[in-house]
Amino acid sequence: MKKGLIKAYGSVFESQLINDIAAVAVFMDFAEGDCLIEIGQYIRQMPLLINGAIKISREDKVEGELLLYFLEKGDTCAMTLACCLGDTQSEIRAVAETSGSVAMIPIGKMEEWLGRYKSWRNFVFSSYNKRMSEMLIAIDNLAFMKMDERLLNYLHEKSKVTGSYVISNTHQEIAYELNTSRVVVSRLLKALENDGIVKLNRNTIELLK
Amino acid sequence: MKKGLIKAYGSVFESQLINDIAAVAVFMDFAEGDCLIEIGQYIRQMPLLINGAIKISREDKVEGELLLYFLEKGDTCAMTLACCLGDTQSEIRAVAETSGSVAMIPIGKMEEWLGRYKSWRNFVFSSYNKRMSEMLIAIDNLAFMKMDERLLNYLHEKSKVTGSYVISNTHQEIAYELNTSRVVVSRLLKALENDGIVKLNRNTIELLK
DNA sequence: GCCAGTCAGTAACAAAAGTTACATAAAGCT
DNA sequence: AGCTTTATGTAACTTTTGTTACTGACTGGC
Repeated sequence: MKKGLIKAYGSVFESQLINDIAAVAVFMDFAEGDCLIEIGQYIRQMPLLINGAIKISREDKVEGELLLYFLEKGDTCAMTLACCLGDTQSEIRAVAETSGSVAMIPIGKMEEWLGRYKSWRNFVFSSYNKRMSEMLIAIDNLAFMKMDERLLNYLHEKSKVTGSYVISNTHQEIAYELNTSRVVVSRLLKALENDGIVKLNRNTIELLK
Repeated sequence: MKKGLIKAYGSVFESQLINDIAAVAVFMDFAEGDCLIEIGQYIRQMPLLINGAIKISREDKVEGELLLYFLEKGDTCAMTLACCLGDTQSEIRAVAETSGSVAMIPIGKMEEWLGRYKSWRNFVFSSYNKRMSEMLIAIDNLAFMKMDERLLNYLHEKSKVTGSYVISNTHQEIAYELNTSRVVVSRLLKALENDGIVKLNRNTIELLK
């Protein structure tokens, strides 16, 4: 347990803080596809991601969905911070993209450490900043890019997060995450294949360059 | 000077902190249209908005622009916080929507207060949270709404910020902020007028309901 | 092997948004 | 008044995206 903590956070936190974390944290494993946070849920603990990847997405009132960004090792969810500190409901959904594990910190401790450890403060703020930047990127994608570019970005992101050039998703799943329709995704993917950028198979898409 | 500070922030900060702020803050007036922060600029001071409204927008590499949200009395710019604390360049542009004034806080002080005042910590975090929510709203607008809805939202936002049902903008200006073209804005506005929702005049748009 | 369910390809069409081009109207200037 | 600039209206057309409908191909269970 503590080993993973050190591996993921040893370079950001002083050892005293690592000890404090290890003392109070509840470690939790999750499997691919697990829904970790649902929209509207109250959050009373702050998760530190030890390993694995988590997908953060937003939902429309009606039925649309949109991928915002991925969390990886060493990340925490700033949205969760927001909920913890503000005691409000979650505005996003978190689903495990791969299996992995988190350390859950009681909210009282996280506030206490804000006063005590500068490294903790820095971590919390840099998390916010990182998330803010990712949201800006999401906004740029939506505002300034067409669907074909968004799709290609999506494939690259996915490839980075899973560590593989082979993306194991159906066109329908991709369509959900980009908030478009399956037919559009198929169409654009076919165009990418014709351009020699991807190779399509049933259930998988291989990034060629 | 201090009066405005108390009026805008008296209910959030204890009087000791207000005094500290008054002691070190540099007060600054700005006029409508002033560009307060440009993209890429480094920021060494944290602005507390005393009164007026500030428009925060994002720019594409090529030539697009997009309104993100407005700041009003009692707000600070979380993006600025991010820049100060992370010592990075601004990712957004801030332009005065109305005339107004700000108190500029040296970055050293703002960090010092983070350790000392809980009310300051709460303020900083709730600013982040507020901004995060506004970004989510911006994302929802882009991802889930069509241009006619976005336009109507824009008009309502603008009306709220300026405190008037008459919006003094040309169609071209609106097109910039929504990252679309003037013709599209004119077309949609005309449709809104036909539906009895607005009244169009040269340089102004009147919201009827 | 047969069947049901899932996945992808494609055509044909509709809607939304973007583009080009031009006309007219208002405002400002001399 | 006459001229120029700016703002808006509108038509015609293109591109992008979304929708519906149908096809065949693959997969897993029996």
